[in-house]
Amino acid sequence: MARPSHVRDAVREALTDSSRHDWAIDDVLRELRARGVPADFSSVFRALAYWEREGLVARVELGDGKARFEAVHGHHEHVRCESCGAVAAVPGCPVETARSQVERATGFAITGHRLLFSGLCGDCREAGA
Amino acid sequence: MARPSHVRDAVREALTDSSRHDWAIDDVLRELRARGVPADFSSVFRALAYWEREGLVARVELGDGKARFEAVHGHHEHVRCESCGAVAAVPGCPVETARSQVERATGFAITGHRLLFSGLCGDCREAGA
DNA sequence: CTACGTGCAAACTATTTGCCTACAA
DNA sequence: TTGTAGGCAAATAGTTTGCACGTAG
Repeated sequence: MARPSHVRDAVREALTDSSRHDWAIDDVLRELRARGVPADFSSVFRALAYWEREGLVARVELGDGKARFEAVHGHHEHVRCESCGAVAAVPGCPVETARSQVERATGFAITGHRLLFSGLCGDCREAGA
Repeated sequence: MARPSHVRDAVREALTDSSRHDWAIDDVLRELRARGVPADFSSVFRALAYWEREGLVARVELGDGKARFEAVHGHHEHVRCESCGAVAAVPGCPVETARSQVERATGFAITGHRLLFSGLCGDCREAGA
């Protein structure tokens, strides 16, 4: 059986308690420390890899060269603000319907996709960024 | 005026001559050498950055932690084979129509997107990969 | 003479791994 | 005692930058 694992547990809780979609490893580390759970970067890294394997955490590609994670909640895409970097979820999936068309056009058997919108969030638009 | 720049020129030609959508910096470097144009990694890096700025080369996000590039030809999405890594273009864009819906749902002003399909290419399916 | 392209090597950034210790089963 | 979590530090991987040199304009 698994032994008590405060780092793993705290990592999962941190991600699950929040609706953030762009947890970088550093962010998780800082959050743990804020919660009074001292941990090492590599332990957080391994915990995230662990939960990803377990299917409770998903890797999010933001194209900024950093590994980013979120708690798994169901399929959704992301929007990222070009100005402040805020990330939000896009409910539903505009791509599902395109699948068979893509398969016909390319000859690939499609098994998944990753879609990231970019734009300006409400705040940044008001700020005239 | 610009001075003769054999590296830049060769980089642009290499990308333009091919229909590859997943040129990593190393790949470009090897191609240049194969063409008898000796060059340094950093020069290729700078040449790619240059053409990206000029709008003739686009960065392609494959989520494999490497910077990848292609010649700009017009808007299209990509499919990547999970097995062999082959990358092909998906003509058209299944996402355009989703834009206003996403804006309504998130409050972001959408300015762009990045879509990557994954699946198995014809060859890998036959090979039973 | 001056600006720019290039090579070489070093600096960075972020991730990944090795090894050692401690503790729960 | 045995396996595993976790800390620490070193190794990787890939990109980016600093500097010096040569040459076209």
